[in-house]
Amino acid sequence: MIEVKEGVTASKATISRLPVYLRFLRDKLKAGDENVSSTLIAGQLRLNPVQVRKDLALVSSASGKPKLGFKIKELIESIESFLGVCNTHDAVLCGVGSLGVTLLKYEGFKNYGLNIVAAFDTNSELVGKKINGITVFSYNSLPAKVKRLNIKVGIITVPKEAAQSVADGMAASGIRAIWNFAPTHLSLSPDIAVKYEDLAASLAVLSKKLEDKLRDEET
Amino acid sequence: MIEVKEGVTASKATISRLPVYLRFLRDKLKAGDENVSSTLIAGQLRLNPVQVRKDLALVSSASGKPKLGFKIKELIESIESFLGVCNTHDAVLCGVGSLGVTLLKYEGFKNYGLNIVAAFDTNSELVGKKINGITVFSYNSLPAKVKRLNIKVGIITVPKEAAQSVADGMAASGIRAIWNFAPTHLSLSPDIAVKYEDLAASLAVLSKKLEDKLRDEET
DNA sequence: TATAAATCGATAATAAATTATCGATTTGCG
DNA sequence: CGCAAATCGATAATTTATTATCGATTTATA
Repeated sequence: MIEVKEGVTASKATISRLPVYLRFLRDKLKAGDENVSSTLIAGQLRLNPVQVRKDLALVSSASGKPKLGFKIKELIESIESFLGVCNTHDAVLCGVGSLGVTLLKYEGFKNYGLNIVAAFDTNSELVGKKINGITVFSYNSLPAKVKRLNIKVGIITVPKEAAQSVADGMAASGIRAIWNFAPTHLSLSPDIAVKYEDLAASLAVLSKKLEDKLRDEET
Repeated sequence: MIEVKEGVTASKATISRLPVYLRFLRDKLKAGDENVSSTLIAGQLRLNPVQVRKDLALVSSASGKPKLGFKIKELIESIESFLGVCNTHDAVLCGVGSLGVTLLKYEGFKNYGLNIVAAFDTNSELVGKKINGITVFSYNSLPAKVKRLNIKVGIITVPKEAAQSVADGMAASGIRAIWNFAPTHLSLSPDIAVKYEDLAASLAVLSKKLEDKLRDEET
């Protein structure tokens, strides 16, 4: 539950649907369309039209016209503004392994307001290298750098054994939001926002869905 | 909503918490503990104790003893059995780029019942290579291989432009569950289970949490 | 210009998920 | 041994999320 304005709140579920709408709308716009209806969005994205309208109404004052739908441009602007794509956050990444490199190379973050400005690793062989224009620094220099640049977002891609200590270090340096890709839980003060990126959990959901499909088939 | 047995269902939310419990319990067991209470789990994982008990009750017949809690071993066995860690699924991965390689190298899947048996790519320079023991085949050979091995799970790590066509190919070859890491939506028959791994959506949730923290601070 | 089809927005109904409450039970300790 | 503390399991209450309904509105078309 996240407060939008005076008592209005957006659920986590809504917020995670917004980037999906955004991507869809950008595609539609690129394809030359100008308008889009909630029915259409819902159909393509396998959602309920009412839900789509509710989500959109929450973040946008753009009103749809019957028979036509919404202006795509207006919706895009509203969602972007809501998601804060404009007010970008700088971030640091810690752990330049396979996954870390993948994230450093991923260009898509910029479209959603994240800008990775530095990477850190304990492996001295990596220090000084540049990946996709982002320099790898010694892990020791993390606190100083984070403080100096006043960075609020940290990405953890170290092995799980090291994750807690990295997280503590980040927190102590002033970081307020952590995106944790290490498969482990972190104990942190409630002041710190944490988002776990848990492949095992996703996989579990997919597996269960699959089991369902296969079971249904038998009957 | 996923059916467990005669009318009993486990929500998606519950299912995605199970791997988290599992990891936590394995850690506790390794640390030498024998029992654990719902209160303890909830405290560490920042959940509600009642919720923990409900989740556990759903997948386990192990009953907890007041003052002591549950036997860790029993819980682990129950969750593993529920998640089907035993009945492993074979899977193929398509798209041996940076992310694809990262996933191929990730050992953790085995702990959750996923076994990647082959990778595919259109880049002929990659074909024939082995990554973490998994051979990369030509994309053209995907249908034949999937059919022959009767594989039901596909992982998509190709660029978004190619994702739909890969998904169609997978579906046509008999794959029933797709784990999509490409940042795009897929149009597929409802027979196919799809799980989107959407970094933008995760990021959106984290960003919003952060905004909240920072805003609260000002007041 | 009248009419039909599509869609909106608002509200109501339903369904699902989370959290609170409470009596019963077990353990550990004085 | 008896009592206090902790925890369970079950049920109830609450909150949250999703879906259905319906009158009003707008556009396209005959």
